[in-house]
This record gives sequence, structure tokens and C-alpha cells, in this order.
Amino acid sequence: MPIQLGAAQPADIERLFPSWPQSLIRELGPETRAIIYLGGETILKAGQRGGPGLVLAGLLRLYIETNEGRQATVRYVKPGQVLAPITPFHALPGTLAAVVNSTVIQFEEGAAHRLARRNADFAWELARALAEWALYLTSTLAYVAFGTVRERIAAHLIELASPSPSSHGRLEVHMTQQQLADAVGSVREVVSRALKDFRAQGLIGISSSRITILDEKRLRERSVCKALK
Amino acid sequence: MPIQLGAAQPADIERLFPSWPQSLIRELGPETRAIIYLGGETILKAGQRGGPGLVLAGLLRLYIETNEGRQATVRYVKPGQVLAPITPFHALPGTLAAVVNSTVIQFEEGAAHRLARRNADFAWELARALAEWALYLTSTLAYVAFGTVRERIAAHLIELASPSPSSHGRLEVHMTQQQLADAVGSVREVVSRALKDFRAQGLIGISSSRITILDEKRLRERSVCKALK
DNA sequence: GCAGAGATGCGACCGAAGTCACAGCGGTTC
DNA sequence: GAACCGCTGTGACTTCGGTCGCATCTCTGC
Repeated sequence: MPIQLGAAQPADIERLFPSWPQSLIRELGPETRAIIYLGGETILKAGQRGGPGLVLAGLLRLYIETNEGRQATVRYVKPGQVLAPITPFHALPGTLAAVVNSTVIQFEEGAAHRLARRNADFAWELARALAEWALYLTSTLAYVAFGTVRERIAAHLIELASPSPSSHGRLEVHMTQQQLADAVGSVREVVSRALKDFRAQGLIGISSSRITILDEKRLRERSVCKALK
Repeated sequence: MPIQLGAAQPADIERLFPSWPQSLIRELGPETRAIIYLGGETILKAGQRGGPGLVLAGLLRLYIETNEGRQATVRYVKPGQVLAPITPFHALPGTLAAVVNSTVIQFEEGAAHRLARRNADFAWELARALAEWALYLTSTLAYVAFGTVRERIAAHLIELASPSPSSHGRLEVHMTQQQLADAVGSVREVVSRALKDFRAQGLIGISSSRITILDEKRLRERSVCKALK
């Protein structure tokens, strides 16, 4: 169950969304509520309407799903980014869930219309967020169309890695192979083989659903799509 | 060479963009110029900045390309849609070209900022256009991630078909197999085999780079991605 | 510890789609 | 109509990635 925190602190928004005008941030107050979602919780289901929001902390993931349960990540949403900016116009094309515990500020459905009417900057920032989504989606499309599964796995490992406090700040990814397969739109066995290769080449270390990045530079090279100029 | 036509007619915009407020359309005038691009001409190259625009007639196509010349369509842009709405924020991620002779209204680079400041509705309509792009891109992504080449070929045939004046209004697609392969992100041979199947099943007729849709209903069924619910 | 569940490793197989090579076919040009 | 060029059809082959089946392995709770 998500944890409701009441209205958002303007200072938090200001820090994470520096391009947003002060006057706009001040206006958001009454329309917002901060919420903590625990890792794994669903924020918005595919086809639901709900409102957009801002990510303050954590990591979200928008994904699509086939009727046999295979998944693919549409995009990750990180602190300082807008979540579900499409919802004022269309239902969400996919499911949005928290990957780890995440703090978000959500607007009510319909609040975006009201805000845009009151403050022109809001519409502009919404457009900026959508443009960022469109850019990201296009590059994801290129990856899926012309890249290999290994390139995508490498890219996701880098995107998902975070410094681990338990091993003096090494970059680590804490997820099962099935979760990784869902992330890249493939299946567990393929991920298993790819990780085995990466390990054999000294790029990563593996120990029970904890992947340690040993050679970030070379892993990053492996993550670029060779087919694209 | 594109043909410059001078300022756009408000009546044309009004007709094709009915959701745009009158007051906004009136303001566009001085910032716009109508242009005709001939089929095959490039409107904006990948990475270029330029401005967004409105499509009045014809058909545009935004596509990405690998370093070996394989292409994939990111999306088609049709009359009543906004072209390159991403450009006020980012360079164009792909190349935008006219498929057939097309009339578009283009804004200068920087005009979008000015317009949004003068008229809040502009930012809102820009956001709406970007939301439509994001929705479309997500579904394209799903198709590429989980669909088959045949499903994509069928989908593109339906999307590209237009009534032919020369054969009492039958739906036809007028392009070579290589062009179709570029459209769906595949290669000529695969397209050739798929079309052969479609023809054998009575879905289409073929005669020298002119594909006639004989059974739209069944072709449409073939175009839906079976893996997606 | 020990039983069970979930996670992983891996070999064998299959199928879709891309590559290669080459043989027509059809329309255009001189 | 001969030569040419772009488009199309097709068989053979390869490769990547997904499927299947099953054998561990490793936590976790009792």
C-alpha cells in the first residue's frame, strides 16, 4: 500500500526541477500530494486515466506486456522527470510501477487542465516532458528495431546500476534474471547466457541476484547499438 | 526543391485542426509559411533543429537509419497532425521526408517559444501533439518488440493505402518492395515472401510495384499483433 | 538441518528473419 | 530491337533468440 504524505514541499520540487519557474511551483501546492510507493507497487495500470506527476526519489518503470506475460520496458522514470505526462490527453499506454521505494508527487486527474489554464508555464513544462519522452522512445525504438538483446542487457545494467553501500560504492544491480529479462523484453534463458558471457569477459561479477559492474567502460561499449551510426 | 507559398490560410488550419482555438489560429499567421514538398524530398534531416509544423495535405514519414542503410519508420505524419513537435526542445531524432507531394505549414525555429509566450493555448496544443506522438511511438515499440514482420507489413499496407482514381477507387499502395522493406524495418526478400503469401491468400493483388488491397478486412486482421492482448 | 520454493545453468531444438547468389522480368532509351 | 537497369522471385544457408526440459543451487522458515 502506498504511503500518503500530504502536500508536496516546494523546496523539493525546486531542487529537482530547476527549469520550472518559481511562480509555477508556488501554484502547484494545492493540487499535489506526495506519495511513497514501495518497490514493486503499481502506480497506474495500462489504460487507466489518473494524472501525471513528478518523481522526487526512487525509480519507476513503464512497461508493456504480451498476453503470455512477456514484458518490455518502455522507459524508466527517474528523479527530476515527469511521470505519465501523457495522461492529460490519453490513457496510459502501459503499466507504471515502482522499481524501488519511490517518492512521487501526483496530480489529480483533471488538475493538469486547470493548472495549464491558470499558468501558461505549466503547459510548456508538460510539453517539455513529453518531448523528452518522445526522444527517449525513439531511441528505444531504434534499439529494439536494430539492436541485439545483449546490447539492450548491457544498456539496462548501466541504467539500473547504483552504488552499493555494502561494498564500498561499487556499481551493482539487484534483480533476478527474470526481472532483467522483463526489462529488456526477452526471456530468462537468453539473459542467463548473456550474463555468463559478460562475466567470462570480466565485465561483471555475479553472486545470487546481485550483479556487480566490474568494468563500466567496456560494458558501456557493449551497450551501444553497433548498427546505428 | 520545395515550393514556397507564403503565409498560410487560417481557413485551412481551422478545417484540419478543429481543436485549435480561433484566437490561436489568428496569431499563427505572421509566423507561418506554407510549403509544398514533392514526394521523396527531405524536410528535416536527423539532428537538425528547424521548427515544428502542421500537415495540410499529403503524407510525411519520420525514419531512422542504420549505418548499413537499413531504415525503419518511426511514424507517418498525416494531414491534421503536427510535424516534428519535438523540435522546440530537442533536435529531430530521425529524418523527416515527404512520401508523396505534401503541403505543410512550417514555423521558424524559435517561433514556438514566442508563440507559447504570447498564447498559452499554443503550448497546450503542442503538448497534445507530443502526447499523440508518445502514444503512437509506444504502440510502434510494442509492434517492433513483440510483433512479426508480416504483421508490420500488413499494418503499413493498410496505413499507406489510398483509393486509386485509375481503378474505380480500389485501395492501392504504390511503392517498390524495397521501399516497403524500409518502411517496416526489414529487407526486400522478406517483404517479397510476405507479399507472395498475402497474394496466395487473396488478400492483395500485385502488378509491378502497385499493390491492390483485395480483402481489407482480413488484411486488417493479419495486421494486429497477436502477442498483445 | 531439512524441506520447499524460487532462482539459475545449460543442452537440445526450433523458427523467424536476415544474407547471399542468381535468375528472370519489364519498362526505358537510343 | 538490343542493351541496360531497376525491380522481383526464389532457393540455400546462417544466425539470433525463444522454447523445452531438467538438473542444480541457494536462500528461508520451521
